[in-house]
Amino acid sequence: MGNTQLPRSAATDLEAVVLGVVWRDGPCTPYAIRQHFRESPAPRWSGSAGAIYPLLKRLEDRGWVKSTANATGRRRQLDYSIAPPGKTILSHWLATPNVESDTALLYDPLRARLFFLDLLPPAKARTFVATALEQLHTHLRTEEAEYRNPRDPGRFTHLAVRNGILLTRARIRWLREVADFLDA
Amino acid sequence: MGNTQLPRSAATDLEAVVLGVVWRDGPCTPYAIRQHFRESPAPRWSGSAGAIYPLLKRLEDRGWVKSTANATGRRRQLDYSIAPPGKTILSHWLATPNVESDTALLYDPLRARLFFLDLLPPAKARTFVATALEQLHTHLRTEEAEYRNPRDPGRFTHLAVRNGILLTRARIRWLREVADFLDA
DNA sequence: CCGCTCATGTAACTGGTTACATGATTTA
DNA sequence: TAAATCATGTAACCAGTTACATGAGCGG
Repeated sequence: MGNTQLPRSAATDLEAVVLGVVWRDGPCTPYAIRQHFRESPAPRWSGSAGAIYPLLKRLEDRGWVKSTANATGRRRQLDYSIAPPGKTILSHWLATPNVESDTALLYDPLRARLFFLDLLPPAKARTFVATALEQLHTHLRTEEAEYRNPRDPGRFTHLAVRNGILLTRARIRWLREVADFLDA
Repeated sequence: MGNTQLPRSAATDLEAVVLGVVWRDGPCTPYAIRQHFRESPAPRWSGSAGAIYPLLKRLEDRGWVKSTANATGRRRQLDYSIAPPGKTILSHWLATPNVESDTALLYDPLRARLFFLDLLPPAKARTFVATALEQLHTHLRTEEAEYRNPRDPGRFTHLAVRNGILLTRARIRWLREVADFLDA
């Protein structure tokens, strides 16, 4: 009986990504992990304290990470590092993109809006598209700069940035088609 | 005092999309709206009953939609249609993609996995990429078929499908670069 | 020593989900 | 008439969020 922690064998996406960061960046504090999400250009997770701190405790309860005290001053501080079972879990998460949802169509909020564009007067619809195009161009410039001059020296960083560039270009090209359609 | 419904002036994305469907597809039942999400290729929302039914009540409480009884048999049934304030809200939601999150970098679960690909033995990493590529190609074929022969006759349907095609092509191109990198 | 940022942590809320319960309608 | 499906609805849960509380360290 009792509410003993069941040995979960799968992780949510956020759990897996945190596990991956702990694995890659060696022993690190929760705060450093939060920074990872804060600096990320994709707003999928905010890295809020309310998510990260309890999550790390959960991972430790499951034996996927271990914590070591690291008091460089008077401040309490924990360094988390990955434990062998954590590596197994992470590998498993990595090697199973077979679940359809990973390759399913990405959610594009601009596409979600498109369906109802008829509700707007034509001029406003065009403004909508023009504004979005402008913002996407700004993002693209940022990403291209990051590609030429990457901050993070990770082995896959440039490919990750490349993903952003290609996706953004696709959206720009699409929005141009939308603009052409509205003009016709 | 009391818990009078505050007249909200903004909608969540799901609320807005439901509102849009009600606007576009005329008076319709909650079930029809759920079908809309079930048939959608993007898994952003499941259209679960627990989401849709309470949501529609909420929208009616706010005066954005109105319901009319539509008993074609013994079964209780409500048809929802959009109310003038709902149109206003929907227009407002449409015309403000200025919020950065709409043009922010899309979340790609494949990119999220990429960062930790070093954890896998090279052969497994290649399998990962190959499997994902295969699935994306399947999706692309489906989308291209839908583009040539659309089921939904909406004015923007083909552009929506086009969005999916361009995004999927971008991901395929990217995964090919990943494969090349792994082979090098 | 005052105020700002760093860092850890918790409480309350939110926007969904899955699973279930119920009954009407259709089909074999 | 039994089984399957259509359709409505609720309850319990869940993975996040925002907002807040606390205190260390550090610069003026």
